[in-house]
Amino acid sequence: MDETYSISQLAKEFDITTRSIRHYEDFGLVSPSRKGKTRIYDRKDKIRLKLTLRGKRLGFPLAEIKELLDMYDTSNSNKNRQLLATIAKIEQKKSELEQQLLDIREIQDELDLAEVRCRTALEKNSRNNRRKKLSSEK
Amino acid sequence: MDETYSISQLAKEFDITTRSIRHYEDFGLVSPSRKGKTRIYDRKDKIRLKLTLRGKRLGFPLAEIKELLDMYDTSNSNKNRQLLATIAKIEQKKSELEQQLLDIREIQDELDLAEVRCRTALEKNSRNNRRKKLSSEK
DNA sequence: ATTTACCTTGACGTTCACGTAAATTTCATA
DNA sequence: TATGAAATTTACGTGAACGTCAAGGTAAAT
Repeated sequence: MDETYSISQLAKEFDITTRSIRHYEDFGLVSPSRKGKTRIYDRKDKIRLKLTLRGKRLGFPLAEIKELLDMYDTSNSNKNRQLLATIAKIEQKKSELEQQLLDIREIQDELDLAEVRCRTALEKNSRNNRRKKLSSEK
Repeated sequence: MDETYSISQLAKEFDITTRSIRHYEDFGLVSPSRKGKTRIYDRKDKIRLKLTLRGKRLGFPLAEIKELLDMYDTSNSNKNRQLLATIAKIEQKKSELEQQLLDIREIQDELDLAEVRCRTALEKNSRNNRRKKLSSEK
């Protein structure tokens, strides 16, 4: 009794719309089997959906996410030329991710600074307010 | 003689189009001064442009990038309620970035695995090829 | 048998982030 | 001052990623 899911179950679980899931199917990101016309998703589909959303959070277009999924897929029984091309793509993705890592670290640093500035301004304000309050309370 | 730049200089330097830069201006991401009708960009504009592109690489929409820029901006001389709201936003961004970091690490791991699988398949193929070649060379 | 709830396939609409073309205008320089 | 390169505004076009009807099919529950 292998785990299967309806489209709306997955939609709910991942907090996306069924429309999105069908859209991903148009791109070959998931390919559920059918019972009649109704889509039946299994564990593998669910994993691919999870990976799809992960790619999305990083701003990858769906077409690139498909490339990533295909790389990740063991069923990549292709010939040497294909394999070399695939490795090149993987290297490419990896360096893009490296860049994103750097970007994130720098933004984090800046946000940390921004937060400190905010908190400093807050404290200054509340000191001023205490002073004003005291002087008006005489 | 403070450094200034024309729109096309910046476009060339960051490898984007002038159209994009003007588009960013529509969103308040940069706000160059004018000499007549011609835009003049200074060091601050250049920094904001750089930060904009960094945000873009991470898939942030321009509207959110503006929020980030405003947070980063010292000129945020706002009152307590505003400051608290800003800090909340910063915390929000920071946790989004944390999530992105996790996503990136996981994708990197998977790409590493994918690459190993590819290289393994490659080696297997070339062993097969050597074998075939030998047997056909008799 | 009918309601209820979910599923299906079109197909047009929308937002975002620009592209692109057209028709000036501005500006350095010869 | 003329001229050619670069800048301007206006405005319509585009691809991606869905949203949003519309018009029904299917299946279990009442």
